[in-house]
Amino acid sequence: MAAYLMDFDRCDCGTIHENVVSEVRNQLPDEDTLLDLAELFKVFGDSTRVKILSALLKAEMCVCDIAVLLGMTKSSISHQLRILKQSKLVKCRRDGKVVYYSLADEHVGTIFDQGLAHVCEK
Amino acid sequence: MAAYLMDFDRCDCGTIHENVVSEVRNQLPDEDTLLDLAELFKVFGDSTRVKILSALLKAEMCVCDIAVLLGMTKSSISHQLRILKQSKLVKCRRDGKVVYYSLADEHVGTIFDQGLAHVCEK
DNA sequence: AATACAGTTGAAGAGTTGTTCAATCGTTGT
DNA sequence: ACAACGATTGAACAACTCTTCAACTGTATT
Repeated sequence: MAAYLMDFDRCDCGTIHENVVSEVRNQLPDEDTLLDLAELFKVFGDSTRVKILSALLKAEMCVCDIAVLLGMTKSSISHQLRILKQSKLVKCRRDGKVVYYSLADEHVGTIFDQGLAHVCEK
Repeated sequence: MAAYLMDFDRCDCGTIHENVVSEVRNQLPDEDTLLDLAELFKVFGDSTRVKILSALLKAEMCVCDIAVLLGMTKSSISHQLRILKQSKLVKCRRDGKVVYYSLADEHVGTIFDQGLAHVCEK
């Protein structure tokens, strides 16, 4: 049983619906998976990175192109690209002095579409 | 044209691939949409909120139940539920002293599934 | 070898965020 | 009216994050 499922120490109340809690407890993904999931969404949860991913959804681009497109410095773009790369959301290839970035995951489009569906409705 | 598309002030380089940049610029969603999208993913980008949403994906629950399930205080859960409610991801109903929370959006499941697909592969 | 340029990196500072704590609200039961 | 309890709220603090700045790497050109 995952650690957080036994951690009642910080809880300041008793269970009202025992059956519901134990039922949900059995169905939940393990904590590591949920932590990874939160980490992934945290990467999506920054406007600069969202813009970068939106751009790469359309075309492969180099750091300078992205910087011009978003009106930001190469440095800040590069920092964000590193984070996106660590999350395996983008990949890069070097051609001479220029480093081209592109999407590394086919799920990005789907996740964005679902997010947009939520944002745009009502 | 959106403001960020004209904001070259902070950019410290010239465009290398003008055609790519202008093409992508035309295809990008407007900035407000992308900001909303980032805000939405920011809500998903916290482990406590991910756990709460995962739980509510399985069953309607009250604040105490969630607090017991996650081993956290009612206060912290309540704070996070407020954020989830502001984002229209959860809704609540009061029955006497107890407030029951449930998912307000059918997209949550899809977004989670896609996120899990990314996290779990490789 | 020297310069130029695309890109990366680390440190620093301002801003943001999540939990804790204490006080309070709202409803129920006595 | 009062106590009990589930839930909410605001302030405060520690932890984290993003951009900036300066220095640096790697590649190509002269």
